[in-house]
Order: sequence, then structure tokens, then C-alpha cells
Amino acid sequence: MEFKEAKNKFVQTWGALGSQWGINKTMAQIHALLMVSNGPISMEDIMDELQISRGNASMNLRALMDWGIVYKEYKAGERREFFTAEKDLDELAVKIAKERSKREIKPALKILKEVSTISVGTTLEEIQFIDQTTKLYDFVLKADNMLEKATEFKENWLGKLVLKIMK
Amino acid sequence: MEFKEAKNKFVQTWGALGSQWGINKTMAQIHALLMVSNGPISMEDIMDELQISRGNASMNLRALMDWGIVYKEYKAGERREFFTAEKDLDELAVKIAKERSKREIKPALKILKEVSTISVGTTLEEIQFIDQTTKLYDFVLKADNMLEKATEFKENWLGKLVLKIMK
DNA sequence: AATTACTTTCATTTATTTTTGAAAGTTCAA
DNA sequence: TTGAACTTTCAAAAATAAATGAAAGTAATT
Repeated sequence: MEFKEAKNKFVQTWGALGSQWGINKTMAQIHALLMVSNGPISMEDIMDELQISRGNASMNLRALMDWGIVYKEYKAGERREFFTAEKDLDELAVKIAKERSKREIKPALKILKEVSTISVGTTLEEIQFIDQTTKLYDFVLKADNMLEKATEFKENWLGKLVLKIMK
Repeated sequence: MEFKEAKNKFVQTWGALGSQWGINKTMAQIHALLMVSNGPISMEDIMDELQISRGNASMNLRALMDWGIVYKEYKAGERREFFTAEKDLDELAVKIAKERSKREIKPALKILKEVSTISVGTTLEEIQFIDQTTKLYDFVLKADNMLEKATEFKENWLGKLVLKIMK
């Protein structure tokens, strides 16, 4: 397998994987492309390499920047904007974890809190409901706290975590 | 908020959350419904409660069973099939983690291994590509191992993990 | 072996998500 | 202040994913 082929395979796979994770294909592909490129890349080049429209490129780059995992860069004497990805994998994981926590876990916790604190019921069905949603709330809260704590290590948190867990 | 309303809110929210995670809405809703119900439920009841077609119910129940987080049950003297969810949250998390690892992480690792082992290039671009994909491979492998180790604790693994991490 | 009570399958329809591309917006330079 | 070089927006189109429902399948009962 030669370079071009490998690069393409990586970008395509990352895109397919993204969709399974609720991230759109193009967004994942742009990210993949920036991850394995060595310098900043212009929008034109991204459009070209991935065969996508200007609008699509623009919107997904914006989304990646909102996640804080892609940065805009300016080159002296160039009017065009260039883009680079966060390449430090620990940093990348931390940012993704934080963003998902904010966007998904926190709202879920809010709802779980609400539904688990309805005035105590009397039927078996109601008791079971309150019990199960309360457990779910506690579990999700614990998981979220763990994630937060883990990523607070900042430097090489995954490595440290592995050590701890392995005893 | 009364019971019916709370239950509905929970089911709807879980469904919406599911889509964000690449799980289809109905599948997440059925799971939510079974999670907070106290006995086994028939397909008819699920169709009724969620206002979905027989085909939809059948296919998504099947998918949930493939994930190993919903079980079929038979009641004596009843021809119909009933369904229950895995309600132990530690067990649920372990199963989801294992399944996602198998379906998504393992294939990703395979590709990363492939693309990171192309014969060493000479251009800066090629060197950077090999370097970055190798790092990615190592990172994902480490994360996958951690997940595996963590879930091997089996009983109350999340709780134990939290303790460890908090020091 | 025919009927009944259910479940599964899958071609078609429907809903949702993503992409396009042209117009509007921005910014810099002359 | 005009125009060139570039980016963003968003309504419409295209692509994709999910849901329907009727027909086919299965298995217990008579």
C-alpha cells in the first residue's frame, strides 16, 4: 500500500466511523485529513481532496472549531484562511469528552433528576419507575464525574489511568 | 409532574439522546420503556405505548437482543413473547462497552495498523502521516485495553474506578 | 392438515439528515 | 468607495436512514 492509498483509506474509514458515533461523515473526514496533514490546509484544498462543496466545507469546519479541535490560522501575506487540527491526542480526547459531557450528559442528568423526583407513587409501577430512574441518575452522575476527574490529570491522563487500573 | 408524564418524558428524552449517539430513536425508546417497566412487556404493548408499527418493533427488539441488553421471556400458558431489559446498570454498561469495542474500535484498530505500517516514506508528508497514525493506533489501543480492564472488575466497576481515580 | 396466534421480513413510503451552490456577507487593498 | 478575494448562509435538492404494513414464516392447538 502506498501513501496516497493509505491516506485515502484512513480518511474514508474515519468518516464511516464518525457516522456510527453520531458525527457526520464530512466532519469526520475533514478532521481525519487535518490530523494526518503536516501543515495548515486551505479550504480550497479540503474541498478538492474530499470532493465536497464550498458550503459543506465551511459549515463543517465551523462545527469542528466549535468543538475546539480544529483551529484557524493565518499565513503572513495570504488572505486565505488555513486550518489545522489539534494533534495532541490527550488534548483531543479531553476536548471531546468535555464537549460531549456538556452537550449530552448534562441535559440527560437534568431530565433524570426531574423524572426521578415526582411525588412518591403508590403503585408497584410507580415505585419501580422512581427506583430505576434514581439509580440511573446516580450512575450517570458518577460516570460524568469520573470522566471529569480523569481528564483533569491533563497530561497523559489516559496513560496514568491505565497504570492505576492495572494496579 | 405525574407518573404518566414523567415516564413519557423519560422515554422521549432517551430516544432523542440515542440519535445523538448513533442509535436509532425507536431502539432507544423501546429500551427506555423496558428499563422503567417492572415486568416483562409484550410486543403489542410496546407498539401501543410508542405508537409504532409491528415491523419496527420487531426489528428494533431484535437489535436490542443482539446487543445483549434486552431478553425474550416466555410466560406459562401464553403463546406471546415478552421482553425485559437488563436493568443492572453495571452490567448494561459493560455490555454496551464490549459491543462497541467489538463493532467499532476493533475495526478501527485494524485499519490504523494497516495504514500506519506502509513502507517508510521519505517526504515530510509521509513521515508525518506514519507518525500520526502510529500515535493514533497506540492511543486507541490503550483506550480499548483500559475499557476492557475496567469492565473486568465486573461488580460495581464504575464505583471502584471512581474511588481509584479520586485517589 | 387446517386453523389460530403470533413473529419476521422486506419492498415501498416517509422522515431526517446532509450537501449543494448561488447569493449575501466580509475584509482588505488600491 | 470600489472591486477583488475570499467566507458564510440558507433554501432547495439529494442522499441516507428509519418506519410502515402486508405477505410470508413459524409453531402450537384442534
